[in-house]
Amino acid sequence: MITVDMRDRKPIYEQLIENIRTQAVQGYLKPDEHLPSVRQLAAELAINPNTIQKAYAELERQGVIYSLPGRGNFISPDIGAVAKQELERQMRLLASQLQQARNAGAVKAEICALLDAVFATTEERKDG
Amino acid sequence: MITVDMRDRKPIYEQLIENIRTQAVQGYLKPDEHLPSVRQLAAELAINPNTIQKAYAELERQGVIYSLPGRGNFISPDIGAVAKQELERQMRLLASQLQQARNAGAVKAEICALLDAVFATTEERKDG
DNA sequence: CAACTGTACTATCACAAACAGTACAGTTAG
DNA sequence: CTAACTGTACTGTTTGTGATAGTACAGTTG
Repeated sequence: MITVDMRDRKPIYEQLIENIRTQAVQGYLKPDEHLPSVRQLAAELAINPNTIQKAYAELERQGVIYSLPGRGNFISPDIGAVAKQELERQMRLLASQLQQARNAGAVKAEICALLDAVFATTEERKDG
Repeated sequence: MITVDMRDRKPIYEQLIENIRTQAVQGYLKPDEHLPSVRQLAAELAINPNTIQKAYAELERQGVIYSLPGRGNFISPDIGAVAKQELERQMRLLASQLQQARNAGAVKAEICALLDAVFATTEERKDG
């Protein structure tokens, strides 16, 4: 399910990009799966078609999806490269956040406990 | 040293808030230390005094600094509460980032290695 | 042919960040 | 006291970006 949060400070088109890329990388959206059309998704989410188009264009540039003019947008059949790149990006963000936490006075033991807790969870996709 | 990065997407006044709060919490800025005046810091950073004022006002609201009209702005003598709050905030951000990394396919072992690396470093304040 | 699709425009609106300028009261060194 | 600082509070204006609105055109499909 593709969703957006209007209360979020992050721009809608960026939310869409991250949302769809994440679902594609994790396999929730299958290769060659047909995405909602620009106009249809705009209607569902009650936002402007131009905003959807902007997100789709960027996703195509990133190799997450491909478009067939007149037919629609589809999940890229080989998102392996995207997945690898996304993992590297997340690890860089994590390294930065670990440093920030340490600077704020976090101790290694507490972080280890947090790490265990996160990886003990069966459920996934719990942002916050 | 108080700095801002004009290329950063984050607003200048938010950069100032985080920069000064971090330095205060970590002790780089001592309690009751005299901060640069609104006009002086604006001149040094080549930005508008109103932007400095906005950051100082928010820092006072957060309890990081206090102001004496006609005298200047000073680091709060008791930033313990601020430090505690900041640590909790960083741990929440870290939890979120750990979940994101896991969702992207990160494995526990790699994160442990990263954690060791960060806490093995003697140097601090390496954002990025 | 009709109803879809992606794509490409232009124009406008809304909002926040930042800038510009002015004003006034408190503080301090001379 | 005066001059030069200080914080603080305004009122505007500018600027950039996100989002909207509307139109247009070519390709696809039933």
